[in-house]
Amino acid sequence: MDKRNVLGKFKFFTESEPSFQQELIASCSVARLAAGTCYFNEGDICDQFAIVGSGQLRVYKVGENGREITLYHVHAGESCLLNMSCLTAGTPCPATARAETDVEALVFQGTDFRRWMSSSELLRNYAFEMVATRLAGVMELIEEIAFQRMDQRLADYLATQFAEPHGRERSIETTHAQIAADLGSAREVVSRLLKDFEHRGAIQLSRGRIRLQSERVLRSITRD
Amino acid sequence: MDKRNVLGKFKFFTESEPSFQQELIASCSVARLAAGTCYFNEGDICDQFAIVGSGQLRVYKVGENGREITLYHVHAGESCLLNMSCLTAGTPCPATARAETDVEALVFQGTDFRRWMSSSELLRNYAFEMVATRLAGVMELIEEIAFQRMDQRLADYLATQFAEPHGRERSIETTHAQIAADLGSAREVVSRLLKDFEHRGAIQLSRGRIRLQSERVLRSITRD
DNA sequence: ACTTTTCAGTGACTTCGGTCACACATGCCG
DNA sequence: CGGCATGTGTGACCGAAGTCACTGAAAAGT
Repeated sequence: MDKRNVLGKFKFFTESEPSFQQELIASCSVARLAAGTCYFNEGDICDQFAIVGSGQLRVYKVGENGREITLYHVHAGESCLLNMSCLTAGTPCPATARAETDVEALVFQGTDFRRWMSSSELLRNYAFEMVATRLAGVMELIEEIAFQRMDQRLADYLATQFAEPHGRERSIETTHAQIAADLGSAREVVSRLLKDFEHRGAIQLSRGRIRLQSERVLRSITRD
Repeated sequence: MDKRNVLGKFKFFTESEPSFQQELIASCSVARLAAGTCYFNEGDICDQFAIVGSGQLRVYKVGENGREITLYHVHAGESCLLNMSCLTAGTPCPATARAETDVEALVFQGTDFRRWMSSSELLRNYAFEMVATRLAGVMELIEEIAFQRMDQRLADYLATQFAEPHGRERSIETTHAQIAADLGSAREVVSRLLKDFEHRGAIQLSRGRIRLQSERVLRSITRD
């Protein structure tokens, strides 16, 4: 993997002085995480900052009962809000991050990152933009879990998944248990609702995959 | 209200060069918000940054049904995460903020604030620390609403309130409806649970006020 | 071709919590 | 004093969604 390819996805790199670009390239190292590996645990103190080159991370909370809820995903070309926040403030991470697929990432040392945050306006802007974007997502999430019913949330979830690039095929590969963990619910609940959606003709189910049948019907569930 | 008194509560001010202190003082204006006044609405674009000198703001989300849930409060000597984030990134606010009591605040122009974020390491550190703290709170909130029962959440809520300085009297002044809005629940639910707590001897209820009877009993509810 | 995992489907049951519809109680204010 | 607004107490009810306990299917491993 070429470092430049990865960094090239970030404005704070592409628009920087060549000298700073050199420094960035020289200071980072390539890390590989196998699917399922933990990137950081709740309570950890981070001393590295990572940007994802390929694959994706899932950042989530675990309840005592063992149920999980996904806060957000970090895709290729993105970085993690909590990672950044904990690193700059030196506070423990309030959640857990784990590789969902095999992940390649570029890793910077905390001291470097903090120094650059002082020196590079571009990096700062990137950071603040990221904070704002993720934050909005997290606020949205709160509203959803506080006020929306599972069927709506599930329908929204599916709509989002189908809209994503890899979902172009109008079909997504995941298990009901996965979805339940994303939504913070139980597998059986998700299974039941999905079956219901299928009966209504919105989707078509098979083991490990959900195919979109009718976007119209799915959307009609979203705003019942 | 003396600007210096308010700014004196912030490290980014007290530890700054006198010249920067002068600039801060000169550039801010004093704003007063009557209780109930809106500071910003969901969707607004902020172009000011405020720090609270006295009173408190409540930042919350509203669901379509009209129910509300509090994300966090901004007390005297604090500032608002969303305000800062939207301002620096220029994104619309993902929630609403309203004065709970009469509020006095110092207000800075967005352009000034952004400039200082570049020039002052201290201000940046303050900002990042604030992000980290609030973020941890918000993540905590997500875990709570996703996985905890109302009785636990309510008990936690009370415990926190009683622990606060003005709660030293072991008594808090608020209505059941207020609490319901904080927790994102319905008034009747809160009333029922409170009555139950009273029967168990944890608290004592009267109109507009809740007195702490036994911290031990209250804590025992927290970890049932 | 087997066994073993991993997924999915489903009925029965329970419970939390939201909603409705009230009855009071408290206190302020004209 | 007699309202009127605001807060509280409660019973009845209902539905969403979590849990338990299974049965089968589909893959994967050997």
